[in-house]
Amino acid sequence: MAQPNLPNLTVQQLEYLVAAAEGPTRAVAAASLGVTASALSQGLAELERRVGVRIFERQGRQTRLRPQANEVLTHARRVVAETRDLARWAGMQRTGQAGMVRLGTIDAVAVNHRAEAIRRHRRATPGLDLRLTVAPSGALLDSLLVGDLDLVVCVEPTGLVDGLVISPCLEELLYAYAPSDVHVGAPTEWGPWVTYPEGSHTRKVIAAGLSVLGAPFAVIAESNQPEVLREMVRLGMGWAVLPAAGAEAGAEPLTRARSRPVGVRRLVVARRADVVTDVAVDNLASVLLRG
Amino acid sequence: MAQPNLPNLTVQQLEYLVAAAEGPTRAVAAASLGVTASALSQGLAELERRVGVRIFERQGRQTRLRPQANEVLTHARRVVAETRDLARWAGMQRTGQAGMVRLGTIDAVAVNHRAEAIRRHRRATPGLDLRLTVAPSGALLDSLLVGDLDLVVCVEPTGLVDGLVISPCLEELLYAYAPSDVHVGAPTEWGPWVTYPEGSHTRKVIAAGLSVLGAPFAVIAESNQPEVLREMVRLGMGWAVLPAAGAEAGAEPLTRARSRPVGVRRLVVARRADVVTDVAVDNLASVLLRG
DNA sequence: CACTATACTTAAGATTAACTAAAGTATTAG
DNA sequence: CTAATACTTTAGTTAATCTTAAGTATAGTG
Repeated sequence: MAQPNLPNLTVQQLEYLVAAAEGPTRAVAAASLGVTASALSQGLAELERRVGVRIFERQGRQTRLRPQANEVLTHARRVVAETRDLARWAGMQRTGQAGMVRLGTIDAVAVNHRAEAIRRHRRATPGLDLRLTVAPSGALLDSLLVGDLDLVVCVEPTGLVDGLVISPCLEELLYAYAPSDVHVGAPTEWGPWVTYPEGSHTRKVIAAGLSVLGAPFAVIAESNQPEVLREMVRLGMGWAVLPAAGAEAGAEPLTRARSRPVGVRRLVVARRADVVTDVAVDNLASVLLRG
Repeated sequence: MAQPNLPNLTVQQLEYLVAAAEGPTRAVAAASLGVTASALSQGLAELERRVGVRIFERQGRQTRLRPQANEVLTHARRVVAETRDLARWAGMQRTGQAGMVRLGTIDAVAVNHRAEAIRRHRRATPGLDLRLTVAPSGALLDSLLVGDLDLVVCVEPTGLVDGLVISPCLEELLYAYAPSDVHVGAPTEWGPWVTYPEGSHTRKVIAAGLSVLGAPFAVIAESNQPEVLREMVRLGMGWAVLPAAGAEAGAEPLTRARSRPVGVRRLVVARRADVVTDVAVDNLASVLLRG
């Protein structure tokens, strides 16, 4: 489309021009750039040739800028400044202080286990655009695979997921909680249950744990939110198996029906395998793994 | 020396990046630049190396821009546009006064309001290479910002556009037109409508005007060309709100459904703010403002 | 009027960058 | 599976840029 061949000016040539305009003599300008006067002279001659307009003129034994040079000089200053900005941005990008990370976690991680770590990391890297999505584990892993998220903390998926790198992060003990007015008998008498919806990773862990204890698993209500499940137990709707952090927080914590846990929920940090290493993501991942 | 040596980017490398971002594939981009795909590939690899940030990634057999590339791409577009300005200035400097102006207008301006003014100006300055692009307002402003156009006459954008200088040019009254066989009742009975596509500046003006009148705005067909909309009304497909100049021209002019206008479309002359003053553009701009 | 320091420029040779053409590597489409 | 597509890599050539060293012109000094 637009074919009027542009002059192939280099940032270096523009730097030469800026330095030559600022220094009292070219020798000084050359020294401040760390090149020889000869290099500066040749570089400026080439710049003038490419722009195609006489920019310099001899006055005595000095070479001075002609009035026409002001347009070129303005252009040079602008491009040099813009390139400096770009270089600074690139430096921050390399060290992970800038950029964007789309983090997804289950609610227990964002609300309890890593809330403080995320807040600290956000304060420590103000240039970082950190976006947090809270959703169930399955949805998070789907988004990660599709590329809508960069980093996920969720319940360990059953079996290997192709294309993901998964690192163990922490383990949550799951306890059974009964409504306050109910007698806790043998596990065979437990229930009915309020729990996570069909398809939830945590529900699989709960079902397996209850099965080992010989407890029936009759589900009468479902929710993805542990706070909602906790309230259902408090209202006497049924029993629940929940991570202690969620069940025993707030003004009226639930009390465990049994001191030993029903199961263990293993939380992991996941990221795409094929993706180019991004320092910002690496940094956040290590913060989340450390706690 | 507080100088963290700047990357020696060349205008050519930045042009490569812009072309690569705009072309569907690198092969196409390379051809549009008149170089081989290999040259483009090597040039972009060198650019990436100098910036020091990964900006490309393979996706299937294509190489795509990573999100990080946007910063670099913005920089590239800006520097390329600035260099184009500089080159044009240099050309005028060399040739004395002749130059090139790339004018963009919406169709009503080129066809009706300023057709004669443009013809006169072309005759008056035979040395001027005046290029006219007719397109919708949004596309014109995009081209202007990118540097593909020097001067634009379009519908006034909503809100300030950064980097542009905008001067009011003229106002067009927009009237409602009904198919000839339709009874014109109260505005609440008007429609359905044929109008400009979603996103069009003019459409926003029309929608606001109809809303004030209490007329429903059910759209059954769209076109960017007022002639096409006029023909649709003539064929009885629906109602339209159009500038009088477009609707009431030709052999069979439409007649207004209501003598008072539905809205006002304000046309403006726009140009980039950062550009070096170009006498040729200045002259044309004042011709267009005067009429 | 030399004599010399200053301020650049030009020349020569080495290094580096950038191009084309051709071969290589995945990936997708039939 | 084969062919086509989309890039990248390699090899070899040409162009640009650097340094050192020599050249030119000017200004100040005795």
